[in-house]
Amino acid sequence: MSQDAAGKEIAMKPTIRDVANMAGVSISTVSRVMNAPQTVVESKRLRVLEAIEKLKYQPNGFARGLIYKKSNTIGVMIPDIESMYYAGLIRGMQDAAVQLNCSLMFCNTDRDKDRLLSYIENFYEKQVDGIIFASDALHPAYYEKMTRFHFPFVLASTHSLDYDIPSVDIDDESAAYAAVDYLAREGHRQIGMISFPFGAMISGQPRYDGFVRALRDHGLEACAAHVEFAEHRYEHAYQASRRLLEKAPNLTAVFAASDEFAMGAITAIQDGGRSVPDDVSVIGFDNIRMADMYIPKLSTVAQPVYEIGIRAIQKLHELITDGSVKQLREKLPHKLIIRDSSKPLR
Amino acid sequence: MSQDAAGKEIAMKPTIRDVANMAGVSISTVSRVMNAPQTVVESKRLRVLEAIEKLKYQPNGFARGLIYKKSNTIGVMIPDIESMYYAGLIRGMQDAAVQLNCSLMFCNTDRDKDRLLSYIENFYEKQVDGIIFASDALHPAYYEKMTRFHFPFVLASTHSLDYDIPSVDIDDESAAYAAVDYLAREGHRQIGMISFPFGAMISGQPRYDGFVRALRDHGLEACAAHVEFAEHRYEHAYQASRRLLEKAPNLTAVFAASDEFAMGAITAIQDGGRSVPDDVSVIGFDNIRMADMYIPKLSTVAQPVYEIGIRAIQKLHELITDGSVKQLREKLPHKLIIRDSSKPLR
DNA sequence: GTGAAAGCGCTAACAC
DNA sequence: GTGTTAGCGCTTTCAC
Repeated sequence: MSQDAAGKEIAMKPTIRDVANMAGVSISTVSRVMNAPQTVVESKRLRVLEAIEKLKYQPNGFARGLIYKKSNTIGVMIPDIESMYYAGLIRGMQDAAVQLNCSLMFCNTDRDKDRLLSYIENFYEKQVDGIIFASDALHPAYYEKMTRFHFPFVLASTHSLDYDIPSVDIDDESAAYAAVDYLAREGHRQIGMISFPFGAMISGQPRYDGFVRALRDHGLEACAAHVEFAEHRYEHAYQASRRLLEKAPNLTAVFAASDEFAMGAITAIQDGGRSVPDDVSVIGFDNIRMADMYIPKLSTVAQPVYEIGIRAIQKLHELITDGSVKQLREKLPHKLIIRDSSKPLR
Repeated sequence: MSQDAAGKEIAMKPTIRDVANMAGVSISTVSRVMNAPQTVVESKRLRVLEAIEKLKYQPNGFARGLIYKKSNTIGVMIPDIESMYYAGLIRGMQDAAVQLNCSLMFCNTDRDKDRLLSYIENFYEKQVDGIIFASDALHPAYYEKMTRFHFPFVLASTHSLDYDIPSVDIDDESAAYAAVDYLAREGHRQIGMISFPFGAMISGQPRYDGFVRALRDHGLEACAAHVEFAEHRYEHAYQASRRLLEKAPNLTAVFAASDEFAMGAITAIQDGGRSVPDDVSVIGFDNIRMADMYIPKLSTVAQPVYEIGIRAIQKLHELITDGSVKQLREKLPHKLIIRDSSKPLR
């Protein structure tokens, strides 16, 4: 332990030198017991270990980072931490990170472009080993900055067709198809959709496309016009649903691009004096934890968010260590889950 | 930019030396441009700035950290990232961190003691400047480890009576009192509660105490027995509510220790064939974002989570820079919000 | 006003 | 096997 002139212990972090002094060895020996224990004779090794224990010594990450040029830290960009969708994703990432012995640094971008850009710089200075970019569309400015800094990065729950960036998500088009196909098979002929705006989210267009394809397969092309767009949140979805209901009052089913949208739709439908699922069926998307707690329990297209989180971290790790990934665009399976917010049309 | 023997640019991060070379000055001058610009003559300063721009140079955080012994990073322990309660808290912390120009590193402890303890070591090695400890009870082992590492830390949305640790939260006892007092004033005479277990959450006991005090003030002592305990999640609250309803079938009101518990209670009540709020009123706690999206919209005791997040970070910053805080245990105001899950008893 | 040089805590040659 | 030493990239005296 460092001491001041009077010999009193002062509150300073012990360094490798303190350990070496206490154990009566050189600093390299201390370094060796930490990095290559078998090369040190047992007697000394034990003394060093004891000193480490007594001093509560932990190596300084800065010094190590300077040498290894690695921080064992991954930066994660989250568009909106208050969206329940990301909770599961984060949990998966964290568990994978623990496994790989690295830490995660999160940034809530609030979907703000400048904020995101400035976070990239921050990550750079902090020397993160790589970045996970969750869910939003990959803006060219982001891409440009990431590559300029030579950041390894992967997209989680989104992907890019413009650039060859490793990504992990699901097949949105066929997932949406599954939901709408189910509705049509169960007899619904008047189906509407609350969609993401196409530009902002990469999943906006494909989910709409899946909707339209299912419509077409069932001879329901006319319904393709029954679409309203909402930004990311419940409130927007609620308003969009009111517009949709006004535009197409005979709807018996609504496909929502997210569970939060489904909740907005359900509220709007009930506020309009009709009931879910008796009058109108609603199917959401994502299967957030809340889907099962809502009343009515949400029918939805489940995304394996936890697994997406896991795979995204593993993929980034692969990219960092190998310099490349085996599978560029990875698609995980979705699953249609029917609960209480939808039912067959008699 | 670093170059190899053949003179080709190689993908390596530029260092201060590269900038100095390009600008034709010494590295100290470059350093000065970044840390004390006014001490450098304009002509050189401009050249340096230009080189920095051209090289996309960013100082290495490791090297800086080694010198300043500061990472400008704060570690945050979150018990359960999937609990919606924390989303608002995190958002507040993040916004405050941006303001103070520091980064946040989150750890989802999953309420696992060993995991938390190991994260503390990880934070130590990463040289975080301080730690925010969110919401759980402060276990002696945590306290011991934190102080042993000389970590400045503050408690967010929890507090400790055993130790003098800076904290930011609300007055749970009087917040709970407010909810139950309201219920009693509105004519309810059979009131029950779904409570946290007392040990795990610091807010378990005081919320129950507030419940009992309100009961007493209205001559309803008998209701104090109408309590069931649930762990942290919806499912547990659902089961606890079923037990409660069985034990006290005449209840006309239930006070839940969290909004998620309130949802569990509402589902249980409806599954039992009664309606909320017509037969039974339910008041939750927290005012998570979902409270307003639920059907029925939740009456609840609102916590200023965002502000708690903000203040917690500011307080930790104060502790780090000043070595002490002005106000040890800070209580922010709560607010009773009546929506659609409760109504006066006719 | 500016450059040379020491040193932050650590690892990895390199001697012995 | 173990100690000595040269950096990693940066800031900061200290001369000039």
